[in-house]
Amino acid sequence: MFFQKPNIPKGTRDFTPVEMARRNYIFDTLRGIFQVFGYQPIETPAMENLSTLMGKYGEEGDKLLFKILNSGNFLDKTQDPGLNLLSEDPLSHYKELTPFITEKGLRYDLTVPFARFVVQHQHELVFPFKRYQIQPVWRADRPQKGRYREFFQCDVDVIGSPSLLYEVELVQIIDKVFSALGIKVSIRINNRKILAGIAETIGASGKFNDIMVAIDKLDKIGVDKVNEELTVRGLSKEAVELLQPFLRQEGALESNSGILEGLLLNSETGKKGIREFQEIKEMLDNLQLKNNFALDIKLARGLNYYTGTIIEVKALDAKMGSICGGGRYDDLTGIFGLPDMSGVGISFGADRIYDVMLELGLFPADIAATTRVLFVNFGPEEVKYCLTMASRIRESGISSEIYPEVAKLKKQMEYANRKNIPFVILAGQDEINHGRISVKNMKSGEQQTIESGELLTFLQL
RNA sequence: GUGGUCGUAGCUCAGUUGGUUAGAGCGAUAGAUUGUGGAUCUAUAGGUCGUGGGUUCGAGCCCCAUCUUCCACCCCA
Repeated sequence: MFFQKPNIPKGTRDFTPVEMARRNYIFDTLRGIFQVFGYQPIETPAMENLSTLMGKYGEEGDKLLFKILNSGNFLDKTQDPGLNLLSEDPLSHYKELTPFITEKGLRYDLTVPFARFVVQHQHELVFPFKRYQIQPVWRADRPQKGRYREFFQCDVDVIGSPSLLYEVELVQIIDKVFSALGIKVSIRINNRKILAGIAETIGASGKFNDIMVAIDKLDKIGVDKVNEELTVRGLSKEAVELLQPFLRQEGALESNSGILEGLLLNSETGKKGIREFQEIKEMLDNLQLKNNFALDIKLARGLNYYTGTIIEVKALDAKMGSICGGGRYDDLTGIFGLPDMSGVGISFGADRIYDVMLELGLFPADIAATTRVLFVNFGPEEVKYCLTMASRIRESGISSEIYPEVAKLKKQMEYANRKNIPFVILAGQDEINHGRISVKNMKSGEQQTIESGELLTFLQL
C-alpha cells in the first residue's frame, strides 16, 4: 500500500490542545480588554476580491498576496486574440496574465478588509465605529522565526473620528494587554507628519519613501551606512547634509521635542505632527502606564496608508520583531468611495506574542487542564453509580469524565495524571454499599472517603 | 524574490577517511505491584536515515534536484 507522508504547506502550523489552550489564553485576554474599551467584534471572509487588496500595501505587499486560481477553465478569458498572451510567450507575460486567471486573494491584513467592510455597511454602523477582529491572515513571505505564512492578527480600530483621544486609548490598551500577559514592552510612537516634515525641510519630499526606508535602518546599520544608502537611492548631497541633524540628535529628540520643533520650523506639516505627539503625550502622562512610551523619529512602518500617528511595540526581554503595531490613516475608505473617514488602529501579532511568552515562560502552568474530575471505571455496576454523579456535577459546570473501560487502576490513574486532572473518584462495590465515594487529590496525593452527596460541596471548596 | 543553512526512533541528539546487522538518553508499552499516578528496577516495541535521482563492488556519509527548518537581505505581526 502506498502512502505519502502527510505535510502542511510551508510556514503554516497545526495547533495541539496544549498550544490551543495557550493561544486561547492570549485571545481571551485581548478580547476582554478590547471589550472593556467598548470595541465590538466583526469577522470578514478569508478571501477578498483582488481588486480590494491590490495596491494597498505597496509594491512589496502585492507580491506577498496569496492569489487564488479561478475555478473552471481559468484560461478561457485569455483566449482573446487581441491579447495574444498565451500564443506568443506566456512566460514573459505572466504579469499581464495574472488578472485573467485570478480574481480572489487571501487577506493580507485585517485593516484593508475592515475599510471595505465599513464602506459596505456604512448605513448600519454607528460612528465612530469601534471594532476588534481576531482572524488569520496570509502572506507569501519566506518563513523565519516569528514569521509565518499564516498567522493571527488581533486588530482594534476606530473609524470616523480624528480625535487623538483614540490614540491615547490604543496606547492604554497596549499597556493593559502586555501587563496582563506579563510581557515588558517598549512602545515607540512617531508621526508620519513629522517624517513628511523632515522630507520637506531637506527639500526631498519626492523621495519620502526612500528616506523612510533608510532612516528605519538607523539602529541596525548606523549613520554612515544610512547616508550611503540615501545617496544610492538618489538623494542629493545637500539633502543628505540637511538630514544629519535629525539623524545625529536622535536621542535628544526623543526626550525633548522642542529641539525637533526647532529643526522643523519651516514645515507646517512637521510642526503639526509634533503638536499631535505632544497632545497625546500630555494625556498619557496622567495615566501612569506600566510600560514606557517614547517618540522615535526612526520609526517609519512600511504600510503606506498611514498618515498620522504610528505606533510599534517590542518585547524588551526577547529577540523578536515588533509584536504590535499600527497607526492613523486619514483616507483608507476613500479608495472605496467613502472619503473623509479618519481611522486609527493597531494590530497585535498573536503568534509572535505566543513565541515570546513561551520563550520567557509566561504561560500559567495549569492552563491545559480541561477535566476536573475523573471517575475510575471498576465495572458496569459502578459506572452506573458514577454516571449519575458525573451528570450532577456537570450541571454545576464542573467538567468530569468517566474512564471508558475497566482497566488497571494504574492505567486509569496515569491517564488522570497525564491529563492534569486534579481529582479522581474511586467508587467500587465497597463505597457503593455505603453510599460513599473515595476522592483522591492528584496534586497532594491525599485521599478521603465522603458521602456521595457531599461531592459537589467538596469540589466547590 | 536573492544568498546561505538544517533534516537520523515520538522528542533531544551520536554515527570515525564511504565498509557487514544505524546507536544513546528521554518518552512510549508491558511487568515487578489483581483498588492507587508521579520515584526505582526489568523487559519490549519503535527507523522509507526528509524525498527522488546519480556515483560506487558498497552511501546515513559523496554529487544533483526537490521539500522542510532556521538565518541574513527585502519586508513585516
